[in-house]
Amino acid sequence: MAKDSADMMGSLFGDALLPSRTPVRVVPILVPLPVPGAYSYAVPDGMHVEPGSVVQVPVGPRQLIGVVWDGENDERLDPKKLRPITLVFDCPPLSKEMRDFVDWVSAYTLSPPGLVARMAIRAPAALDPEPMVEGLRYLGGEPDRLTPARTRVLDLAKEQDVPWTRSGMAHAAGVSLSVIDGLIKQGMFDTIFLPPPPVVARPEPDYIAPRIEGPQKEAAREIVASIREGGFAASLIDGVTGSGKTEVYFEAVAETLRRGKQVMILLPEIALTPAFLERFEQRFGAKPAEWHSDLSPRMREKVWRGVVTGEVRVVAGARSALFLPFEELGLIIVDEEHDPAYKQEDRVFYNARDMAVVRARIGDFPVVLVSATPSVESQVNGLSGRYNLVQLPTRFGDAALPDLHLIDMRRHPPERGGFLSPLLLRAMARTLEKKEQSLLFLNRRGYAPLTLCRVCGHRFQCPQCSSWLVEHRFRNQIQCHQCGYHQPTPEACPECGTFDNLVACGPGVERIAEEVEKHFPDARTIVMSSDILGGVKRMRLELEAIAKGDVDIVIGTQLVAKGHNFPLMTLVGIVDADLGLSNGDPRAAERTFQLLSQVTGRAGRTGLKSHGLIQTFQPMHPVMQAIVSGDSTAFYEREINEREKALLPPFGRLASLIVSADTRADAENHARGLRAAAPHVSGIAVLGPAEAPIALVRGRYRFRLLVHGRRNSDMQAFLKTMLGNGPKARGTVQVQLDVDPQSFL
DNA sequence: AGCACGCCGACT
DNA sequence: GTCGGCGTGCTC
Repeated sequence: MAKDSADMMGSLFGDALLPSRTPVRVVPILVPLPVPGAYSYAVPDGMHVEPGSVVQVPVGPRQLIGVVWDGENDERLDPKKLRPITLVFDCPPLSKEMRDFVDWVSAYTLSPPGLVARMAIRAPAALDPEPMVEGLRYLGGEPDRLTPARTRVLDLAKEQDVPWTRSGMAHAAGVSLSVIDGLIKQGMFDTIFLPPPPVVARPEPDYIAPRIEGPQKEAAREIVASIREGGFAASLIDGVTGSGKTEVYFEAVAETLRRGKQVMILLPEIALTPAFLERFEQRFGAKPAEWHSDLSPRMREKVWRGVVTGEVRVVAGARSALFLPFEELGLIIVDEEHDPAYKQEDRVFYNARDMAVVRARIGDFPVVLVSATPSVESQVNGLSGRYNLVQLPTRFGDAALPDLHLIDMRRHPPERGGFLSPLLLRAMARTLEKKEQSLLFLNRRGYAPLTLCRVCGHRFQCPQCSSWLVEHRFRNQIQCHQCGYHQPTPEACPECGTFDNLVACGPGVERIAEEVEKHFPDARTIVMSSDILGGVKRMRLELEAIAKGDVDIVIGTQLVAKGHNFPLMTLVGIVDADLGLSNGDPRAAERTFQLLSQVTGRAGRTGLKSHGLIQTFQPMHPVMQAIVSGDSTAFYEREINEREKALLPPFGRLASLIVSADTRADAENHARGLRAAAPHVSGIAVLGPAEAPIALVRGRYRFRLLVHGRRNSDMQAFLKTMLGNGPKARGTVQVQLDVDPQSFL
C-alpha cells in the first residue's frame, strides 16, 4: 500500500519544510475540571499517545494532569488552533476496563468525567518512574589497613555476594556508615544502580493451611467455586461477629492469587488497623499494600506504581482504593459492607460498595460483600437471589455470643439524677467481683447534650447553626457537635445573668463516668471518646491497657464499637439504646441495629460466659427484639416493607423523577423548586438518603435527581435538557439521568 | 477547580 | 472617589 502523498513529501523534503501539509493529530483528553466532557489537544510530532496515556496539558494559564480518552473530538474546534500536549508520563496507560469504569461512574453519579478520572491518577509524583536505588558491589581486594570493623564488612560482602545498600550493609555488619565510606574510598566497592525494592512482599496463597472448619469451610468452598467458574458473581457473606468471615474471604483471596490475579480489599478507614494487616500476614506470609488518606506521598506513589505494574498483588484500602488502576484485578472484597464511610459526599458522590460491584461487572470477575449486619439494600439483593447469599450464623471456635437481655427502663428506673438502672449496676458489681471487664456504651460525647437556666429557661444554642451546645467538662467548654463551634462554659446565664443556676440535661459519656465513679470508686475506669486529648497515640496505649486487663470499666462512644477487640470483656451495657431511633432519619432503625450488634459483639470472645444488658424505654421495638433474639429476619423484612411504603402514592410507580438529598428536608426544598419550575413533569418523588437505594433496587423509577451543586446555570441546563424549557428557576442543583445499577447487572 | 471580570454597597 | 463582597463565565 502506498503511503499518502503528504507523507512521501514529508520524507522527501523533511517535515520541517511542510508543517502545514502534515495533518495535526488530535486526541480527546479528560482534564481534572468540572466540565462535561473531554477537551481536545494536538499531539506533537514524534510523541506517542494512546487511549489511557497519562499526560500533562496546558489549561488556561496552568499545566494539569489528564488522561487521553476514547471517542470523538469536538468537530467545531479548529485542529490547527488546539494547544499541544506538554508531555506524556512514563507509566502504563489506564486500561480499557478502567476507562469504561470511569465513564460508568461519571454517568451514574452525574459527575464530570475528568473529576472521576482524577481519582484514578491521584498519585502525583508516581507518574515519573521511581528513581533507582544506589547499591554497592564488592569488587574484591583488601584495604591498606585491616581493622576489626572493616573485616566484618568484607566477610559479610564475601559471604553474601549480593548488592548492598550503604546503610543496609552498615547495619548488617554492625559498623557505622563511615567504615563503609572508607572502604568505598579505597576502591573495594563499586556503585551500581538497582531497581527500587518492591513496596510489599508477594503474599503466598498457600503460606499456611486455612484454619477453618464446619460452616466456614462450606462457605469458603462455595465462594471459591464461584471464583473457579470465572466471570462476574456477587456474593454477600452475612455472618455474626466472630463467625470467621475474614477467614472465609481470605480463601477467596487465596484462590484469586493462585490464578495469578490481583485482589482489592476495601475496608472502612477505621478498620484498616495493624491488627488486620497482621492477620493477613499470618495467613499469606506478607502484608497487603495499604491505601488510605494518611499514607505518606512517597508511599502513595510506590503503591500506585506497584498496582499499575502488577507488582503489588493485594491492596487493603479505604474507599478511594476503588479507583486504583490495577493491571489485572480478579477480586474485590468489601468488608463491613454496610458502613456509611463507604459513601463519599464531596465532588464526586458515590458509594464505594456499589461502585465495587460495577467495577467487578465491567472487569468480569467476582465481588464479595461482607458484613455482620448487612445494609437493607444488600439484604434485598441477597434475598432476591441477585447476590449469592452466604450465611454464617454461629461463632467460630470457643467464642460464644453474649447472653443478651433488655432492661425496661420504665420498670427499672435509675435512681434520681442517675442514668444506670439498678440491674445494670448490679451486673457491673458482679463482674468487678469476678475481676472481669465491663463496657458501657453511650453514643454521646461530652457531659450533657443540653444546658438550660433553671431561672429563666434559657437553652444554650449554637450561634452558627442553632443546634444545642453540648457541655464538655473535661475541657470546660460547651461545643456544637454540628459545626464545631465552641466557647468556655459560662458561669452565669447570658439571658438573666443569674449565677449557679445552669443545669445539665441528659447524659453523655463523661456524665456516665461520673456516675460509675460514684458507685465503684475503687474500679479502674476509663472513658474512650473521640474528643479525649492525646490523639491516636494515647488511644493505642489505652487499648493496650484494656487488653492487658489494667482497666475494669470502659465507658465509650461509637469509637469502641468498631474494630477493636477486648479479649477480657464479659459485660456490655448499652446505656441508652433508644438514642438515635427518633432523629427523623429513615435509616435510623437500621443504623441502630447495626451499632448495637457491633457493640454487643465486643464481648464474649474469650470463651468466658458473657452478658449484654440493653437499657431501653421501648423493649418491644423491632430493633430491640432483633438484637436480643439474635434473629434479624423479621427486622429486615419490616425495614424493607417500611421503605417500600415510603415509595407508594402520591407518586408511586408514576413518578418519573426522584429528588434525593443528604436530608429529607433538603430534598423537599429542592423538589418544591422543581415542581414550580416544571409543572408538566408527571411525578416528582422526594426521597431521603435512605430510600433512594431501595427505589433503585426495585427498579421502579426511571430517573434519579441528585440535588447538589452551586450554580443556577446547572439548574437551567437541567431544565433545558431534561424537562424542556420551563420557567426560570432559582436554586442550585446538579442533575443527572440515572442509570439503574441493577439493570446494568 | 481556579481565576478574571463586572456589578453593587461601605469606607479610608 | 476606591476596596472588596459574590455571582457569573471560561478554560481545548
